[in-house]
Amino acid sequence: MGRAPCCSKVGLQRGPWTTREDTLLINYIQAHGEGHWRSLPKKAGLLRCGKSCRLRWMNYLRPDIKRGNITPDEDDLIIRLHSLLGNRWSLIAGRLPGRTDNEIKNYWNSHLSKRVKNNTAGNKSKCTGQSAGKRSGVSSNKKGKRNQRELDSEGICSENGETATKIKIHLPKAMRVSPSSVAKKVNVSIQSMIGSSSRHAKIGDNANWAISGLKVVSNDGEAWAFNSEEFDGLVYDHDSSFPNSLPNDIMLDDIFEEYLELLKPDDHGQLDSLVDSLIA
DNA sequence: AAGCTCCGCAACCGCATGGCT
DNA sequence: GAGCCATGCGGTTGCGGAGCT
Repeated sequence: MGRAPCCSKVGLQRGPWTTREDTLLINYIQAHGEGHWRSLPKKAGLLRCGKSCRLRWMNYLRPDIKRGNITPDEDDLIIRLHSLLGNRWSLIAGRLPGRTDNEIKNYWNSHLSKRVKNNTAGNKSKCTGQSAGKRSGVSSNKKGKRNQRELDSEGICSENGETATKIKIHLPKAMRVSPSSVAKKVNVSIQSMIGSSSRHAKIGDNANWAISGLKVVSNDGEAWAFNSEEFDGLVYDHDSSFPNSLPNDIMLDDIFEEYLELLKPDDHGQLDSLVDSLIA
């Protein structure tokens, strides 16, 4: 049943990585670069599956990873982006320089979800005049493991105490996008565009892409337009080397504003109908 | 001090997707 | 178009440490 494992488990090391394994992986990647994960362990002398190597590198060993506590600004941005994007950890991570999707996911599950939930409960009682009651506790199953699905159906309250329905974006699952695929397919979704902001997106080597409305523009001016007149005001610039190259003067608030821009109330109808038509 | 529970986080797993042949 | 491979994503697991009794 199910799919065969990505790699044979026979003779492979599992569990926590040792410093020796880390060193081998770092040295190999420094010498040969990322990629070819399947063959990498053998070449690097590691008894790990490629997937494990990739994960270790992406989530822990990459030099650009920012270690340490999540700052209040980051914290705030995560909450707000999550309210817009849901559990699209890679998208959220793509907007937090040096942070990984795994880290953000863990942080959300262990810290923010509780806070958001408590705020919701607190504000709800304020909004409706009812006691937070049963909602005040964070539900948790054995060993504190929470069912992810419990965490995703919250409303949020505005500061003035009104209950605001959480902005839901009904988009297809995140997908990788490349210039060629965008060019080839008119059936490109808004999510593809947003997805291209992810550090995981394959934009092409040394290319800077900008999305203006439904228009993809490369450095050299090459562009594909998709009904862009319907999306005036939706401007999204992307630097493929993001997040490393993210200028320091870009405030996290600006990042959030970018997303809000994508969700202007006036555009909702158009967005929804467009997305529906694209998915159909 | 010992045992227990809770929590955080690294790692694993299955599935989705794109690219190539 | 089908089949395979490589990679990416999100959900889940389980270890180890901290805190509590």
